[in-house]
Amino acid sequence: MKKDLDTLRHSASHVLAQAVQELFPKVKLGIGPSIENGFYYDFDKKEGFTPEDLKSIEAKCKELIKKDIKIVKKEVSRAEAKKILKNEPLKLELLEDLKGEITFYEQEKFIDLCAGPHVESTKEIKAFKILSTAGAYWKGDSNNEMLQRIYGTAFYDKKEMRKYLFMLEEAKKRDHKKIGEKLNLFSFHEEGPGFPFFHPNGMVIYNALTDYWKEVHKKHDYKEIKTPIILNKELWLKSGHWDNYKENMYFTKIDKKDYAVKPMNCPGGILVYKDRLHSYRDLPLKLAELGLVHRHELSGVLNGLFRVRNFTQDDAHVYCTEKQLEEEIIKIINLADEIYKTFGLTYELELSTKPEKSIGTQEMWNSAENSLKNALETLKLKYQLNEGDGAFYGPKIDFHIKDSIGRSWQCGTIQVDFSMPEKFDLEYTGEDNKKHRPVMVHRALLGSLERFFGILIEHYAGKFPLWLSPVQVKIMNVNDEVLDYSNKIKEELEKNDIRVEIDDRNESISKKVRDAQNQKINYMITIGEKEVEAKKLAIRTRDGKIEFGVSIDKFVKDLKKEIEEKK
RNA sequence: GCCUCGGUAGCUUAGUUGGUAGAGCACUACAUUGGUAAUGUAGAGGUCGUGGGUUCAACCCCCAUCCGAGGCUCCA
Repeated sequence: MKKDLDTLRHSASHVLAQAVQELFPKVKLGIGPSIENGFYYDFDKKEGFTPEDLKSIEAKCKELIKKDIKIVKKEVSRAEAKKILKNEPLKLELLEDLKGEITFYEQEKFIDLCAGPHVESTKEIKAFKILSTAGAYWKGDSNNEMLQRIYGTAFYDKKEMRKYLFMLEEAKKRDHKKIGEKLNLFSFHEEGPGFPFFHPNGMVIYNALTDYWKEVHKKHDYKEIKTPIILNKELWLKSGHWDNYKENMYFTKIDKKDYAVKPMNCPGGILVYKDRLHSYRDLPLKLAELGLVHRHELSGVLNGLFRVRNFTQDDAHVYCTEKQLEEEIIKIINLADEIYKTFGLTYELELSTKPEKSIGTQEMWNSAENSLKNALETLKLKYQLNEGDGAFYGPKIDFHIKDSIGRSWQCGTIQVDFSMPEKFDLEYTGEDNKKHRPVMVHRALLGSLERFFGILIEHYAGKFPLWLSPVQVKIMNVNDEVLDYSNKIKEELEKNDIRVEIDDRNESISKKVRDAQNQKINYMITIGEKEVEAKKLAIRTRDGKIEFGVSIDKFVKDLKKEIEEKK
């Protein structure tokens, strides 16, 4: 009988807790659930666990597993439960919130308040490993004390665990921070924590991304705008950011007056809309902006390009009538689909509806939610419904894309907004020659260019498709005799807008190939006497395929096709 | 911001009862002119994250601080 991993891992967390309490009797228990790829247990302990502690804990766990300890369920009264937990203050707190029947699971002297289920015996845990420690707030609230969390994983089968650990190793190899350094794409410096520096190679990719983005948006009838990074206090007061988002904003003074660095693009974009009178004939009006925003994120959350303090959002605001809303949503979803497909990324959709705290009438919400829902249904798309998870100003659709390691990232978002048009008194003149209020849709598809770049690095493991590659072709001369011809080939490729470099170092071909290979360059051209004589090329792909006697014209033609197709 | 761990050359790193640093890659020079993942030799490169303290003496011990990793929380 194959039981599910959640049950096994939950039991593994109990084994961990038993081991910790046997080794550290003073330690109090928090909670210990199973999670996606393993489990954790939170412990109330003043000092953290040292690496040595973890080793002895793991050894203890393995010992307990071998002992074949039966895990027994016990139903008890509330009074009994209190007695059992008299030395476990955190568990008592949990008991307070508990309704209905109270169950414990017992294994030897260890007993834990727990709803279950569990495996019958510790022996069923065939593979067990402690992975890491971390601090974690009690009940996830930063006002509470911090507990020591131990993460681990467990499997029914040793092979399965080996596979999982191998995957973790692979994930580490794809780490965009490491690849970014190796391929000389970007860097971070103490002089500006959380502010990325893009290097020439990184800029090639960044520019290829933005060029593509601009091209595809133009095709979909967006107009591009650019708004200032610094705007005055009054604007941010009006938009509500000054009151609601202050913690994350940077401020400055100009001529003794208060200004803020923009954390979002919308207020600036709205000023562009308001600068002219609009007719219903102008709608839908789609204003796009690759907008550089700054947000002060806590130092502990910064994480390479995934989480930075300044980034460029691929923002756009669609101003339209309520009637046009559904069709506009459909168009945005189609655009998102086109873009994600270009990168070979899959995605899942979530629809979030009216939260408890919200503005706007119920009618508006119903109409907006229906527009989003109808759009999804018209396109026959599967989605997850998150009731009450929308923004206070309107419902939204989120795109969660899957990266190479299976992690899910929220990239695209489509948000309907009733608030801003109201706050900024946006208008258009209708067919009836009366003023009407437009609906505003905020949308970003890549999310942030920086983070999307990071995701792409890991998605491709640094092996970028030709159209994104910083160096598309590396020319390698066998000896100095053929250097002139090699340079001619380089010029020829440059004439055709191919990003090409020549490796004319005094090194062996093997060495040059190895280096180019490590730089993950798409095509390597070796030039020796044979090539000079025949006026042909020897081409090696980064997958190790070699083709001799290729004409330059054919090579250029193939490259151009590959770039054009973005494969 | 909080918890745990870390920071030695551009990169990867060795360095224990405290006696002022060693390697590989990369870089430079010279030799070598070679055919698809590392040719050889030599050279240069370090105020051991930063600032204090203890000590005759600190990469090492103590304090503070900055930065990074993994989490918590947050989020594009």
